[in-house]
Amino acid sequence: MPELPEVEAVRRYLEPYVMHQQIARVYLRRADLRSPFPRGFRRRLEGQTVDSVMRRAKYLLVTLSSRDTLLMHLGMSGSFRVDGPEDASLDGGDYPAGPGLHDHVVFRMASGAVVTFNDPRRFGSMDLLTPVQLARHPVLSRLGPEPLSSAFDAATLARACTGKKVSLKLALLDQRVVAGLGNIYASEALHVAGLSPFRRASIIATLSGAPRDSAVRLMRAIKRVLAQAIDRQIRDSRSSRFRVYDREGERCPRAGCAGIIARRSQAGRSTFYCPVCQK
DNA sequence: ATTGAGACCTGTCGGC
DNA sequence: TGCCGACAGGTCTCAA
Repeated sequence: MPELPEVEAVRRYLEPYVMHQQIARVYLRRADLRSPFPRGFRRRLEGQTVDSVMRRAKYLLVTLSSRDTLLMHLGMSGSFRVDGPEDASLDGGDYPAGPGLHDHVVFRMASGAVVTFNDPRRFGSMDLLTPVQLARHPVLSRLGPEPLSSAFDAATLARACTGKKVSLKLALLDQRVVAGLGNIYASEALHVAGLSPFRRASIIATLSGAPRDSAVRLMRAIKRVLAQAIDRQIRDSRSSRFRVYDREGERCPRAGCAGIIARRSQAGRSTFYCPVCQK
């Protein structure tokens, strides 16, 4: 489930359990996720205290007293759960009696809380970066603006789309354009903005330096869709339903629109949209 | 440089 | 019920 709102919800869930807490032990139940764990992963984590739990795009960043940063990505199917001290029967031995299927990494905090990373598809990743590695990270350093920050405005979005020949949908999936949207919220934002996913991204581009109406609408739609999704994640963790995503054949939710939600594939991924009100 | 296609891995769901 | 293929919310790499 992890696009920006879901990752943000995970961040807020984990924070109270790990912030200012010491990592007592780390259990690796395999040698890799999408890529191998870095050398000395466990040794460099055990004994450290967590200074902060941050999110950038779909990445979680846990900074440590050693100045290293634990960089984590949930991939498609990654999730965390925390079991309280009362559930933890980990004394001494290996983790634990009867770990769940796909429980790949377990952090036992000095408080007794047990933080477990589960990821059936193993598209997730964990890396441990020195400050220099963090500053020069090939992916992080190229990410576009955080969509909910003031740094993300219509002019920025328009500039990022200038000269782009890909469709709007694909542009929104490009993490260098804006960081944190995935397949669901790209469709959702385009519907709110009333823009067709198939138009060239360059229709958003600046017009003699000034952002166009469509850029303003899309920027606002992105912020609104993500903010509402985070809200929903926090309030009820029931998997939320969407305006267009996974609603092929249903009525368009826009007031006064009689369209039927359609689905088409773009770059091998499903796009959901209303052919009537998205121009 | 940009773009599209394929790969990574497992689980689930619909059709037969 | 059981098998089989298609598909799933994300990146990364490679070739055109």
